[in-house]
Amino acid sequence: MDHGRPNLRDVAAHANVSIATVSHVLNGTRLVSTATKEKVLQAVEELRYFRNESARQLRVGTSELLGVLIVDYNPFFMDILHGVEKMATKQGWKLLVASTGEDWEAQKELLNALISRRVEGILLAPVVGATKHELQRYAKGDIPLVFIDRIVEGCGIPAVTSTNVYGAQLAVEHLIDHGYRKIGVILGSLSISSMVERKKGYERALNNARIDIQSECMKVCNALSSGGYQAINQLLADVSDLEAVFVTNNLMLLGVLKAIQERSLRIPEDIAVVAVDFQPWVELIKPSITLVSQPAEKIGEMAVNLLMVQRNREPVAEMMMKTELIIGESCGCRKSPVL
Amino acid sequence: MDHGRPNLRDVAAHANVSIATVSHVLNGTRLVSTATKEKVLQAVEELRYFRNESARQLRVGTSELLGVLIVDYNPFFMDILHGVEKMATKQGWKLLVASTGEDWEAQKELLNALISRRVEGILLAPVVGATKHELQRYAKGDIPLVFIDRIVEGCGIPAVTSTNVYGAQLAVEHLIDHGYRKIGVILGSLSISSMVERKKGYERALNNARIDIQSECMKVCNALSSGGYQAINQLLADVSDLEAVFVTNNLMLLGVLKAIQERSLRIPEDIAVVAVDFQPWVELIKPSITLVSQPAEKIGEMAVNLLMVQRNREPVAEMMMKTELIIGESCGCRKSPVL
DNA sequence: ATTCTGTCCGTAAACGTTTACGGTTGTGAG
DNA sequence: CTCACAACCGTAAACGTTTACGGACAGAAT
Repeated sequence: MDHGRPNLRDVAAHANVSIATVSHVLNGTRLVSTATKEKVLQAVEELRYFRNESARQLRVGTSELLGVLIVDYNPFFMDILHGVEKMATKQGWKLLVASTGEDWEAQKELLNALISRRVEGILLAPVVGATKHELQRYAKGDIPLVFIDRIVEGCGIPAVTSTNVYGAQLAVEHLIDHGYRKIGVILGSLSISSMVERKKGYERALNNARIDIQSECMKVCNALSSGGYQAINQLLADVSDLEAVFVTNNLMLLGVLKAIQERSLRIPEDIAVVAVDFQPWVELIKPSITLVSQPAEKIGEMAVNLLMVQRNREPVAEMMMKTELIIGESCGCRKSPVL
Repeated sequence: MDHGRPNLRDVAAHANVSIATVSHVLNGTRLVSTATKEKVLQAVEELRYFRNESARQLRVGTSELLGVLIVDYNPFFMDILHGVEKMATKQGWKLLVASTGEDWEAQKELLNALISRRVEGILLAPVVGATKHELQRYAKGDIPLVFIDRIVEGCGIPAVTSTNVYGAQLAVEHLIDHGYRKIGVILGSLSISSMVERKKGYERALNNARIDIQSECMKVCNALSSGGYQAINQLLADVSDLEAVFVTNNLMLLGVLKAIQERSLRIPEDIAVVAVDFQPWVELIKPSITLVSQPAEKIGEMAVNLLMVQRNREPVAEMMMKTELIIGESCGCRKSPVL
C-alpha cells in the first residue's frame, strides 16, 4: 500500500486492466465489457479514486471553469452570481469568483490569475481605473470576456447591462410629473459607465421638462451606504429648497434613508425619493420606495449566454436588459400629477 | 509563428535560453544574471505568456484553490464569503464557489468536483439529508474540511458556528422579561443544526420561566421569505392570543414582516418580534427590529483559519462565535419590564 | 481454410510545468 | 599551475491524464 492519492495506475493495477481501460470506463469513451467495467468501478470505489482534474485539464485543454470578477459581495452582484451559476451549471462549469473592489491593479492581477487557470471565459465588472488600452489587450487573447453591469467603451468586449439611461429618465420624469422641480441626484463614481448613464437619464428628464440643471443638486460619492449618507446631508445643506432626490443604487439608498430618518423628514412630503435596484426589503419600509429595478439574475444568465456565443466565434452584440419602474409611495404618487 | 498559446518552450526559444531558466526567472527560484532575466521577461511580455496553472499544479501538487459550498446566495452567506475571501487572499488562494441548495446529492457531486480539483480545503454548510456516515468518509480523505454555520455531529469535522442556543435563549428571555407569555417561534428545517439549536434556546428560555411549551406555537417552514410568510399566518390562525414571535433567520423575517404589515398589526403592541441575523436594512424599518446578530464575516475568516490549522495536522477544536443581542423597538422595550 | 467484421483491450506519446542533477565558465588563493 | 569556489545555466525526468494506433481474438461469411 503506497502513500499518496491513488492514480489511474493504481486503479488499473488493482483491477488488473490497463490504464487506458480505466480511463475509458470512467469517461464512457469506448466499449468495455460489463465484466471489466465492474472490476474497474469496484477498484475505483475501494481505493476512493478521484480523477486528478489538473492532469485532465493539461491533456485536453479545457478547465470547465468560469471566472467571475465582481466588485464586492453586495446583493446586486449576488443576484447576478445566482443567474451566472444557473447557466454555468448547465455547461458543467464551476465558478471561480473573486471580488476586486474598485481597484484596477487588483482586477488585473485577478484577470491574469484567471487566464493562467485557462478558464473558459471571464465575466467582469470593469472597475474604476480600467483603461481601454489594457482591456483591449485582454480582449485579443483567446479567452472570451464579457462585461457585466458596466462597460468600458471601444475595447471590443461584449456586455450585458441594463437600460440605465432610460430607467433613470423614467424615474426622474416620474418625479417631475408629480410637480417636483428641485430634484437632487446622488451618484457613485463617474468613472463607472452605469453611473454616467444614470446621470445622463437624470439630465435628459430635466432638459425635457426645461428645468435648469444645477451643479449643487448633483452629488458624487462613494457608492456605499456611508457615501449616500454623506451625500444626502450635503445635498440638504447646499440646496435649501430640495424637493426630491434620485438615488442611483441600493447601498447608497440605505444611507440616504438613514439620514432622512435621523432628521425626521417625511417622505414624500418633505422630500420625495426614487432609487435604483430592487431588493426585497424595500417593500417593507414605509413609505415604500419607488424604484428602477434591474433584472440582475437575468443579467447573469445572459452574460453566460453571450460568452458561449462568443466562443463559437459568432459575432456578438451588446445586450441591454430592460429596467422597470416599480412605483411605491416615496415618489408622492398620492399627490395628483400636475397637468 | 505557431498557433496556440505560448509555452515555456516558446518563451525559452524566443529568449535564447533554456526552458529551466525561464521557469526559474518566473519563480525567482535561483540566481539568474540580470541580463538573461531581462531577456526572459521581455520574451514573456512580447509573447503574452501566461503560465499554465494546471501543468504547474500537476507537477507540484498544490492548487491554491479553496472550495466553498454555500446553500444559496443570501446576504448571510455573502458576509461569510467576504470574510473567507479576505483570509484566503492572504494565502494566495482563489475561491471556487458553488451553491448547493438544500440538496445532499447535489452537495456530494460538488464535493467530489472539488476533491477532483485538489482544492486546498473545503468550507461547507452541510445540507439537509447529509449523513454522518458519508461525511466521515470525506473527512478521512486528505483534503481538510470545515463546517460553516451548521454542523453534523460526530463526523470529526471541525466547525465554525455561532452560539445559537445562547443567542436564541437571550432573545426569547428578552421577550419574557417584557411580560410576553404566549411566544411563537418560526423555524427552518429541523434537519439543520443551527435551527435545532435555536429551538433549544427558545425552549430553555420558556422552561426557565416556567412557561408551558405548546406545539402549536412552533412552526417549521422552508427557511425563505415565503416560508416565513406562511408560518406567521398559520401561527396567527392557530394561536389566537399570540403575543410575540421569534423568527430564526433573516429571510423568514422578511416574509413575517410582510404578513404583519398586510394585516395591519402593530409591532410590538399587537405582536412583538425578535429575529436572528442582522442586516443593514433592519435599521430602517419602523419599529426597528430586535435581533440576535451573528458575526458572519468573522465566521468566514475563522473557517479559513481552522482550515490552515488542520492542514498543519494540529488538533482542531470547534469554534463558536459570539452572538449579540441588538435591541430595537420591536420587542416592546418601551413597556417597562415586569419584575 | 481463408478472410472479414466486430468486440475488446493494451502501449506509448503527448500536454506544460518544476526541479534534481550536473556542467561550464571565471576568479582568487595556494 | 592547480584547486576551490562561486556564479550561471542546460538536460531530462517526473506529475496523471487522454487518446491515437494497433493487436488479439471470436464468430460469420466466403
